[in-house]
Amino acid sequence: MPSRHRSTAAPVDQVDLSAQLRARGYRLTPQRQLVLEAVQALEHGTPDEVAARVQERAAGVNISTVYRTLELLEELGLVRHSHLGHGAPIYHASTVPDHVHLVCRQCGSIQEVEPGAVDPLVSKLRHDRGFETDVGHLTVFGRCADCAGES
Amino acid sequence: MPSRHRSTAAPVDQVDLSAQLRARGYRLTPQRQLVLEAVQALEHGTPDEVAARVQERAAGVNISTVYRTLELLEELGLVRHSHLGHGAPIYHASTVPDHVHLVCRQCGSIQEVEPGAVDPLVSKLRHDRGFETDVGHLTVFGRCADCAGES
DNA sequence: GTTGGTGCAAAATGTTTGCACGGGG
DNA sequence: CCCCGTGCAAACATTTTGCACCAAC
Repeated sequence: MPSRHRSTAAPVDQVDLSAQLRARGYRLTPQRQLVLEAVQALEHGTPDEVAARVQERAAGVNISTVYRTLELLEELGLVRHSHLGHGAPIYHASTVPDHVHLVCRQCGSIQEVEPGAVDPLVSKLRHDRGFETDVGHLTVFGRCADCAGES
Repeated sequence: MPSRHRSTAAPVDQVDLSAQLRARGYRLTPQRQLVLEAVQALEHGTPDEVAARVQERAAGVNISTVYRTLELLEELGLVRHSHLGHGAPIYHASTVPDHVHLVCRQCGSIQEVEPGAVDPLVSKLRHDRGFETDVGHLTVFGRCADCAGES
């Protein structure tokens, strides 16, 4: 898997997306490329935010297409989503495997933490309860250093 | 104390509710008693489920009253809510202080875990990031022992 | 040419709000 | 008697769905 750069441009390149789609009988469309690219560029985005970003480039893309595409990309394993606060689903590219989200209640900032931080918890839950934790969806609420320091 | 029916958790009795309300200039109403009682009895319930339970006893109670009352009770510190999957907010009585929720992706079951299980994580986040974790809202997704064993 | 994908509009959910009436204090 | 709390309906926000047309292959 040719993974290299991970900022602004296209980490999972179009070739890869095309192949992933074809393998399952789906078609490659500009909309799908744009949505994937938007998710990757945003790092964390709600469907609305993804749609907004996509529409910067292609005005006609409908929000329902974004929803359908996000669902498809998730099925393909190219994006994942978690739930941060209220009901807002947050999508992020799965180029970076699993990570835990830290969400600040006060300023709304989102940080990522390496999964290793929760290994003790995961082990304990497995041992005590036989519970297999899905680390990728774990979201921790609280207050970030900046906000905790202020008040 | 007038605890009746099958609620396992010790209810915040009506006298207490009345006092809590009065102290802030709010009034005691049957609806508020019923909503609090429903939250306690359900252990974990969405607004819909709370409303359904309330309406078993008092048919006329409107869903919007349930929303307003849940908000009020949360303000009083008598109930808390977290977000489990999608956008469904789950309310629970705060008679049991803080606890972590384990949600099974497969069967939807909800378990509670004592906060001590996450102490190492909380310490680590505080130390590494200066992040103050809100343990009460922490929700861990994964598969419970039953479901993990089956597949 | 097929068939799947998209845009559009409407429907389905879930939650909030404005308003007038009735009950709690 | 005052005015908070409620029921009701409508407004809202978000996500899903039905359908006809268009584009990918």
